[in-house]
Amino acid sequence: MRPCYPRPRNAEATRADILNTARKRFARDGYDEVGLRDIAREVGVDAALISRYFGSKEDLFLDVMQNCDNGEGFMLGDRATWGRRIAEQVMTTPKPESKMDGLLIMLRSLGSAKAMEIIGRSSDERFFRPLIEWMGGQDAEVRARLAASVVMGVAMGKEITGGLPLDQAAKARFTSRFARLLQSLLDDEEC
Amino acid sequence: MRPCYPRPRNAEATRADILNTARKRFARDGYDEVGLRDIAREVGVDAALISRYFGSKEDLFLDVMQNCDNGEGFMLGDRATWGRRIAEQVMTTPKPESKMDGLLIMLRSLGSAKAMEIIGRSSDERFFRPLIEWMGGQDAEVRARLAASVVMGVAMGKEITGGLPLDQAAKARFTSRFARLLQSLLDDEEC
DNA sequence: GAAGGTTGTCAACGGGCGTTGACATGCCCA
DNA sequence: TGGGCATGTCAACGCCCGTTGACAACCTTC
Repeated sequence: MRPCYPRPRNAEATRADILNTARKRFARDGYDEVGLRDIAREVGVDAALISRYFGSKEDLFLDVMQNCDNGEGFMLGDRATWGRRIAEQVMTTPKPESKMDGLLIMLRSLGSAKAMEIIGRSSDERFFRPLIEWMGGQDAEVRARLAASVVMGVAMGKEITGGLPLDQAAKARFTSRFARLLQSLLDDEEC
Repeated sequence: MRPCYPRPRNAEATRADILNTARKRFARDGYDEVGLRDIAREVGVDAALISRYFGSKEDLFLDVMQNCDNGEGFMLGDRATWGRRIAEQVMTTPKPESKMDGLLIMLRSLGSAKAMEIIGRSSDERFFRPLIEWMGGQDAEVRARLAASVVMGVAMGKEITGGLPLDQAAKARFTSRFARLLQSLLDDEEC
């Protein structure tokens, strides 16, 4: 995992390495379950360096949250196929380097009070508000928050059951219905 | 909080006290963030006693999960108003002694690998399977899992944003649409 | 009223955590 | 070539955790 001895002396690159690794680990294991020593080992660096570069673990987490994809990709492409695109993305999310890190980190850090405080702040401005604006129409806020809830819920369900215990065909039907549900939240503005 | 000195010597009652307090704390703070000493202090007992009564923290957690409401209440009452009932219950969930502890514990323990392993096991048999059976009809499993996802998602959304930043009226519309969505998953069996 | 099991407390353990200050090492510039 | 800053390591600190074994207090039973 660490082929290069000694580590090249390049503060900027090292900082970036730490940030990327931290993002990956927070997405995989959640705030509480990842230690600075874990991240440091994976980067190939001493844990003390992280504290020095980022101040504290909380500051590192904040930095990660601000530099990761918070779902901006949700707001690209054809509106007519939006539901299906999102549904498929959520259902397939392979490993935590896809464009869903923000969602995964939230999911797995729900238990940590300190992490939640940070998440609550950054998710609103960087995820909810843009989504609301993008959806538009009547009651955009209600529809957007409900859509976001549905997405998070499905992701969480996968989490809990270990990837949804459904056979191939059922999973396809699940995805379809999931997609239909999202699309109706985008299109159907009434009530 | 602990008015009675010394604690009455009653193993059964003490055990029950520990179990109840643990349930409450796990629901409020999640597996990782609650220490045995926290629970013990609240019960008015020494932490060592918990280890002796339940073996380990994991065993205690398992015991809690098996003795708490995992959403059985979801499957009572008139099917025609099911969506609204659930939606309102989720939206109002006041404090963690309501009948939603199972859900709250799941939510807040998502970050802990050890807790998740236990949750995954017990939630399937005690929540998903009964719900699937109760919903019935075509593709019951797909619809049930999607409904459960939606419920969890909304609960999680409340969690993240600190209780949904919507005004009274918007919250009512959110609840309505949420209810409608659930009801359609119960009634509309196609696809 | 003493014996013995039950119930609970206490102190300590080993280990992991985030963080800190002192120290080593490489690099650049005068 | 040598001083000084940038980069990274190391050892240690204090804290909290779950868990353990020895001990104290109480209750029951003979």
